[in-house]
Amino acid sequence: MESAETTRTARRNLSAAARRDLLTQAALRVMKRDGVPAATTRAICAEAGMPHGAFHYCFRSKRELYAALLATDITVAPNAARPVVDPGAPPVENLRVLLRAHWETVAADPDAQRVLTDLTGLALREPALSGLPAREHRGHLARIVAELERFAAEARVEYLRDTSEVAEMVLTVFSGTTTLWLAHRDDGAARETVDRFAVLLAGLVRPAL
Amino acid sequence: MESAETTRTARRNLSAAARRDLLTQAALRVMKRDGVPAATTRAICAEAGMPHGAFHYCFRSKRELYAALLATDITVAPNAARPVVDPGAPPVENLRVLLRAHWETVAADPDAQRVLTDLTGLALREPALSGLPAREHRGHLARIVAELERFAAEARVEYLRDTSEVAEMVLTVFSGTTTLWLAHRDDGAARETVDRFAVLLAGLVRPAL
DNA sequence: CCCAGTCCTGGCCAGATGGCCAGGTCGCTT
DNA sequence: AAGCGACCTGGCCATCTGGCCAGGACTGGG
Repeated sequence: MESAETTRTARRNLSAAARRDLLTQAALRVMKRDGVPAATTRAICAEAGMPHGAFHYCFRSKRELYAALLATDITVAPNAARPVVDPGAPPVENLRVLLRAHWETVAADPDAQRVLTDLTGLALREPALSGLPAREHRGHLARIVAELERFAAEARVEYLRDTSEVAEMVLTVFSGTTTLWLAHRDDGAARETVDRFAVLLAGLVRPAL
Repeated sequence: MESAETTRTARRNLSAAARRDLLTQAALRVMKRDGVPAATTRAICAEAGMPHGAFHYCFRSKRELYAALLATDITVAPNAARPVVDPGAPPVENLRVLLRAHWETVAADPDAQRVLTDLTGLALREPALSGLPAREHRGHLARIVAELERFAAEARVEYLRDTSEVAEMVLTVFSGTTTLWLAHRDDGAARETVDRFAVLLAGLVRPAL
């Protein structure tokens, strides 16, 4: 049991900040496993191996926990999965590989997507947190833009539209595919959809001069 | 006050089924206005102008209310907004008009989308309801397929791919756009995204022989 | 050794929630 | 009128929630 080990290791002599961190991570684990509504202060503390009292020693309120959670990147971005680009291959194929790779990292942790969605909805009702989802959105967009530009350089292509426009479209495709996937849970269909959009989006690419 | 009027009108002599219906509608109203978590049995009954006891007279449990809610179409489909198709105009433009019209009906009631999203997530955790989101998805798909076929006939075009494939892509675009819109709340950006995809999807269309 | 400051905890609280039920009311048949 | 079955209700309950706090435990500096 990792939690038990963690408990024993970190039981005492922890700074309040460190505990805050532990609790934040524990909250995310509970939310992924049992859903956002199940992440009560008690459940979170139990997951972190702390007594209930510890929660309000580290956080003024539960809202503060939500804020801390949305401030961290919930969706881990394993950029390690950099797809290999072959300048000789047609752009369509390269784009397909790129989108597929990105999709795999998204689909690898669908529960994180669910949590992010729920948390976003929750934050939108809380005036103090209502700005965070937009921030998260811009972050994703920036990451995709960077990836698209790297791709363009390596595959020796350029985009017919502004890169940010293409990125917005890519994000839209991923968001939509994720939503639908959560409903039907059909991995194959999701992959096919991504592939089809790759073909379509290839229309926005041409060999660099 | 409409609720008071409703109350007075429908106060007594109602069949259990009618009350079920009233409560279901009231629940949807509360969820749209205050969020799904705020839709407690008490809040729902208050919205419907009924005493709390009425709830468990009509529903065995709250889960049954969720089921009833997901069984009905949450997203009202005002098919009245049939866009005018001009066979003379280029398919791209016709497709753009079609998607825009559809998008407007979606974006007209964003709270319904939020509720649907949250409810879907909730249902996925409940084994008894886990099938409903997929059902909902198939329903949407079917509606889009029908619309696409009508469009093809009126605009005298045909699709290069299976209509269901095109529909899945359209649904993906709408889902994604909705999700992103919920985060950034930028009407213009959403519309532009839809327009851009219309151009892209026009690549899957050719004049009918 | 002591002391001050931080860390830490179990227990308590008020409020809300889903669910249940004894008993009242109403309209319809006989 | 009498009864009967469906309709309806207010109040009660166990449980759980976020939040609070008095006081114990530990550590490092003097």
